Amino acid sequence: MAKKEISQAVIQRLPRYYRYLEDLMDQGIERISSSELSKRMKLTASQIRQDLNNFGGFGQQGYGYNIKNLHDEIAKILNIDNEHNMIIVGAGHLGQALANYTNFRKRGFIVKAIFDKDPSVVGTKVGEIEISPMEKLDSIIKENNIKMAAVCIPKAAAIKVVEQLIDDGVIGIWNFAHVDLDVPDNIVIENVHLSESLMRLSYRMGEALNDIEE
Amino acid sequence: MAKKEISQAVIQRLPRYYRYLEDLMDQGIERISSSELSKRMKLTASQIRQDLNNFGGFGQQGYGYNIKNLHDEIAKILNIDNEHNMIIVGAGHLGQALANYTNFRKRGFIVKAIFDKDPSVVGTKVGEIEISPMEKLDSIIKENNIKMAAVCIPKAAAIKVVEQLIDDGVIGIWNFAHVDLDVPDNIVIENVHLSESLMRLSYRMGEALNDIEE
DNA sequence: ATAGTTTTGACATATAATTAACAAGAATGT
DNA sequence: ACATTCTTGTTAATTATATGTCAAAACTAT
Repeated sequence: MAKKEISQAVIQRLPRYYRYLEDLMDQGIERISSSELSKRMKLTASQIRQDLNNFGGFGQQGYGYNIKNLHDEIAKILNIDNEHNMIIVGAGHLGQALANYTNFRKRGFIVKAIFDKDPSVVGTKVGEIEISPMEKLDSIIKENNIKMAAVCIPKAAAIKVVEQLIDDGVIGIWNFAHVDLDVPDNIVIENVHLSESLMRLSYRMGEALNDIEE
Repeated sequence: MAKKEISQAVIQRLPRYYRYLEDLMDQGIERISSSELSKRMKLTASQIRQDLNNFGGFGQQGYGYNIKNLHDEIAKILNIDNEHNMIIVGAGHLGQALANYTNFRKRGFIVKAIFDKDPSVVGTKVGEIEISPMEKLDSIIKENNIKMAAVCIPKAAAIKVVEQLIDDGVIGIWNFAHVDLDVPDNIVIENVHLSESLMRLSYRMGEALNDIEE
């Protein structure tokens, strides 16, 4: 079976569908049409139908989509229908923010360990998790079969640490360092470049102000 | 003069160009060709030239681009060639992480105040900044002519607070809450939906594993 | 000075993503 | 039971984005 290539644009939107479906479930709504969903999400109905049809025909003519069903299907597609152990490297404010993010646990992402190189914080606790020294990276990754790591350390350190993570068996990296990591093809990097996000905001604010002046 | 509409794809890439140019400057390199930059950034040279030409002809035939000059031009485009006062709403770990981010200050984003509704943290300090009570939002925004706010509070609270921010004169919102804010056309929202980013990582890790199995 | 090389900016082409259109299937109301 | 209304999944058309090409300009070496 030839697997159809899913476009980046679709992958980008998928988690947002999931979020909206979750909200609809919380509101106790059972079914929704692409047209109604399109109004809420500010997309076209056509785009929603086409996006979902990349993965299968989850809807029914004259009825729409069953919310619970579609929610579960998207969870499977996103690979969040089972639990993932993860680690966080860097126990600064950002690392701690991620560690305390209860929403992640709800989605099945379980933080097994947090690492920091600063001896003065090693041994202290973040929530229920004790901060481990960097020397234990290797053993903890292997013992817990960790495949995913959040990297919240400065860029120079990140480059080296990521090499080690990959050596130890990590295949997915959530990168908060301001650098584009160079990794083998089979390794997945998801970048969160906050300063780039802030610059985009700044750009668009400039545009908005120009529009008013003209 | 008819202003050319800049495509979203270009805006998305602009801060990344800026980051690479900054790195090149730090390395003491003076000039670069689109072809050389394309290798470093893993783009096509054609795309780089076309992107930059949206804003003007910054290069020179036979020479390439002057890094310092291009860096400064992009700073102007991104509206980061001057200082921006901003505030942070929510002094949880994420709010504190942003407040402590020295890189932001380097780019001209100056955190003037941090707000939290929890009376037990109001008055304590984050770095050099004292946490203010939510009641002071209005007065501090107006006194400091604040146009930009980072919102790091839960979604239910975020919806109401953002309304108030806009009333008080904020026009750009850096939104970390898991909700799509409904705002007037002249207000700019930049969303950072971390849990969606994590789900994309999860999806792509699933794909990567499938590829190996096949 | 001159010849050869480099490299841009513009334009033309190709690819990707979004929107529109509609036949066919399923629900609803009478 | 039947007609009407919805609403999907699919295909076609449109729009947006990315890539390829090349003449003209500027640099470099001699």
